[in-house]
Amino acid sequence: MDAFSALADPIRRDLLVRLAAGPARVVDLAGHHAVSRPAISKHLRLLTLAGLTTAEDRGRERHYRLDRAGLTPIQELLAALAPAPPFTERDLDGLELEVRRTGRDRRATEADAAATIAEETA
Amino acid sequence: MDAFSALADPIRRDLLVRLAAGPARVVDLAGHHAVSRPAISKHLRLLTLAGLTTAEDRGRERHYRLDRAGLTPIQELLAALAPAPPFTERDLDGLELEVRRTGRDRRATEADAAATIAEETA
DNA sequence: ACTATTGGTAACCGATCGGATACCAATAGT
DNA sequence: ACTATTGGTATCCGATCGGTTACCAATAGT
Repeated sequence: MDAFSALADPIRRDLLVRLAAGPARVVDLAGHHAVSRPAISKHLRLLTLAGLTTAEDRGRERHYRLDRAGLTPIQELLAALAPAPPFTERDLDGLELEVRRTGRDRRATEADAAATIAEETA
Repeated sequence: MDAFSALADPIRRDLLVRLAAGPARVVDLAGHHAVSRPAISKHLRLLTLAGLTTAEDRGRERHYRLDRAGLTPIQELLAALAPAPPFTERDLDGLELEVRRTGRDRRATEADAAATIAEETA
């Protein structure tokens, strides 16, 4: 089972979103869905085969964890289909935060775009 | 049919990648696959229902085109599962190109991360 | 020791999927 | 007008999918 087919089911997508908040046991995950526990078990096994989750046995419990590395095939397809612009507004916001964190006192001319981005508002 | 299920089939993914290079007719797309032409037709109809492609009739031909807007559900899921860092190396590369394009003569100290990024190598 | 909890597996079922073949409609070329 | 090209639709088929119930193994709690 590949990652794409794994994402095709809405229950499996929901499981992944829940696991994004942290590891969880099967019963906890099953509690949020109308389907039976074995059905959730099957979904989790499938997600693990797809490389999207990992499982760790802790006593009688099994803790499932999101494995973000399994998402790369999807990210690669999106990159092939939706070529990203040089940088986005999001990137600029992130950059500004980073500069605010690492920056020191410096001056910038308004003619310089990069300096304007980096300028501290304080 | 939702976008996730649409991406679950490798032939459909290949069709989308080919359409990313520009619109194409059914026969052209079918020529690259071992399956029959009606099978390709079905895939294309499904992709259109999923909002991933659009079709335009031109005489007896039908031109299919990639509709990138249909990718947003997938992008949103990825964003929910793989929270992006403040900025990535990719962003820095893009930023550097942009600064090289708009930047003027300016000096930068090596203690300033943003300035280092923006520094022109020339 | 007994019991409850956790969770995987097996067997089965109906629905859906992906494919083929056969057929038809419409446009283009001669 | 005839013919070729393009492409959708219909019908059927086997395989897979997602779900259930029933069952079993193992650990934890008393």
